[in-house]
Amino acid sequence: MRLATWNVNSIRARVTRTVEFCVREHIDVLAMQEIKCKTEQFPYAAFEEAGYHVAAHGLNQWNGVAIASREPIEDVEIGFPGMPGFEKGKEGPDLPQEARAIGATVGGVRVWSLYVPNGRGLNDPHYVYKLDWLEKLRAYAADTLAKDPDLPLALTGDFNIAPTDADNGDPTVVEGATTHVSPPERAAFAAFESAGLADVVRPLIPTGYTYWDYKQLRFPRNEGLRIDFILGSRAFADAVQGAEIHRNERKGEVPSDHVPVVADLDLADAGDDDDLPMIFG
DNA sequence: ATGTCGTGAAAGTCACGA
Repeated sequence: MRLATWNVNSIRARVTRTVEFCVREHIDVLAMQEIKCKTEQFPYAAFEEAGYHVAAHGLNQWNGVAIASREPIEDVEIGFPGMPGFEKGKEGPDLPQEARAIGATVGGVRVWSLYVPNGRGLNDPHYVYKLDWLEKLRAYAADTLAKDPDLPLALTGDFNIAPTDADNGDPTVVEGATTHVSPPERAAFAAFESAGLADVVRPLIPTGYTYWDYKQLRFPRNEGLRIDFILGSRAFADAVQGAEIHRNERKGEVPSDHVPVVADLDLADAGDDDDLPMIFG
């Protein structure tokens, strides 16, 4: 299975480019973020003509997530159990949820397409929301794996965190001043490892960014961030055979500001490869 | 110039989010 995650920054603006990528790269499963449309506005036909099923979730022009798959999509879940909501000026447990998470089972793998809240600023209510959202996601993943330790589970998407200093090449992103690099955000990201989920791409692609701001020549200057990830459970990570970050997708006509991140899996061969770095020691 | 995008609502430009 070839699994990819891509923040497409509007699927309607980039549907041709997105489908062409999937076909050219033989992608079996694509997790999309920021589709920026309602569920019913998703351009299903273009994916179906290329042989993909689609499960999408969008409430308005903001956020929105989807999963496209060559194999049938089963057990679609909108939002994860315990996912916090957000409403300006309000606090509490029952705020309306945003369209930031969709889960589905494809070929025996439980895949989540996740768009973690941006945070906006260190003193913004969205920052607290982001940290809470991440903690609830970690708790959900830990609970899921406690019940089913051998589940091939993948948390994929735009985490809006650059986990290490090497993942931050943007001079305007500064610890102590902006989101994405603060110690609490990095701790929230690291906590997924304790929950049994590892970044399956980094051992194979140790450096490189996945996002470059549209402004101020960030891409030509290569001043990007690595914020898009595929985190896998042990059963998932053991099946990983290769990984790619498709930097070239930031080039050309109307690119997204993010590029696809790909993991190649051999699920039949899980736990039987000696040639790759051990993700779980 | 916070210098670029995408969206919706109102409108032939603006507010918002990233």
